Amino acid sequence: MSVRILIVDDHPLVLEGLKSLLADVDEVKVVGTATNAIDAIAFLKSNEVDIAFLDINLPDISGIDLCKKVKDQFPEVKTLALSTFNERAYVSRMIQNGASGYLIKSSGKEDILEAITQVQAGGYFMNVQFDQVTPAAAPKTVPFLTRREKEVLVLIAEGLTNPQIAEQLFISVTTVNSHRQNLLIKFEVSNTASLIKLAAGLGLI
Amino acid sequence: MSVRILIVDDHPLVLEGLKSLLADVDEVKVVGTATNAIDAIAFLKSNEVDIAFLDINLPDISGIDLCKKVKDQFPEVKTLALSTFNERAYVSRMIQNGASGYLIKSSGKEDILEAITQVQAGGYFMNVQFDQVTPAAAPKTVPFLTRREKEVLVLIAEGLTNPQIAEQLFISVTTVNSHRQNLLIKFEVSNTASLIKLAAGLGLI
DNA sequence: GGATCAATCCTATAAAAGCATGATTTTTGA
DNA sequence: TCAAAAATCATGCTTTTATAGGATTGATCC
Repeated sequence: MSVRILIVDDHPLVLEGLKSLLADVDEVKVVGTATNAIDAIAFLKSNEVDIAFLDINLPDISGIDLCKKVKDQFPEVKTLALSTFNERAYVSRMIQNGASGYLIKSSGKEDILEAITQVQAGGYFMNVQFDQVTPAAAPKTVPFLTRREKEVLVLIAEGLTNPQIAEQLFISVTTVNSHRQNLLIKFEVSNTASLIKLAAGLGLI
Repeated sequence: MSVRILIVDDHPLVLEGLKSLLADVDEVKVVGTATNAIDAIAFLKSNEVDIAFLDINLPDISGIDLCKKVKDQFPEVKTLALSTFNERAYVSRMIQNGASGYLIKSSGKEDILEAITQVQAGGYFMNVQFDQVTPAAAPKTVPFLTRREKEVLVLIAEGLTNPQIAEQLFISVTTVNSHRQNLLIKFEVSNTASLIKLAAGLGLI
């Protein structure tokens, strides 16, 4: 029996690319695709899937959160993270959330098949080389940010001041300030400059 | 006659995806693919191509530089930049280097065909929505910075305050502040957050 | 030698951000 | 359903930035 694959990625190119690459492989069958988390979950409810390829960046929720949801609701489904980047922080968070592996999108056909084989056999696969010389400044992991904190972070990066952010989000300035202080604490920095530099380096803004 | 396409991208998935998406379109023919700039140039030397899709991120040289080379050596070839991101800075640099358009990889089939049609007709295509509410920010090019301004910029990004920078550089706080204000003016921003975000985006820090 | 520009310094004010501390309500997950 | 976490708001104070308006010294380039 062939391995049943679900691909979740909002890039049509990637969907098509994977399908195309896997089309002529007998042992593998792409049984479904989804471009967002909602559709992915819905598909899993009514279909049997062995391995789900999850893009890290999805329109509704992050692949990291989706991974957690999938493992919670469908523990028998194995998950494989897909990303354009070599992001050490993402890798560890996906693994923490139960992923069986991590595949960068620049992987070749061999890598992809190898990953499927490994994961299907219950093992792990990871072809990430951490080539970028990660400077000492970067924290080990991306701090966990709440929804509101992410929103505030983005607005700070856009150059809005606390009063402007407060107006935008319909909350008080002191609340904005609270979120801001929490961001500083979570990133372990002491001012906006370092915060934005780190966040930018992690691709958060 | 169909439009002859060359795709240059180091992601096999994207190559396959584009080929697959364009396979059943009569007006378009993917005549070649390359995963690096050298191969791309070599291919152009011995083949006729109407439009070259260029990935922004290539292993050897950047798509931006490749775009320039292609336009220099093969002015009749139209180029279309491909990127995962909505990066305003990249867009303008590609256009400056002669690109006829810019396509984000999350584009659907319709967008891609529309781009090909537009570009082949001699027009421009750009499906980048600068969805982030980027107010007046983002200068077209990297502003010219003096030696001292660069030093100060780096120290700001490291999280030092004006007094700390002054101490580090053996100058007065007011001087540091002057440089800082000049940085804000040159980057056309109004606070540190935007400054660092832009500088990070341009690879300055 | 005059113009330009970088780099240096100054005063002064207003605005924003950082820091501490604490509290209430809502949401969420086990 | 109960506890934890998130989101909300507040007060008071200090430090840092932002803005405006200069001024002086060198170096560099025609």
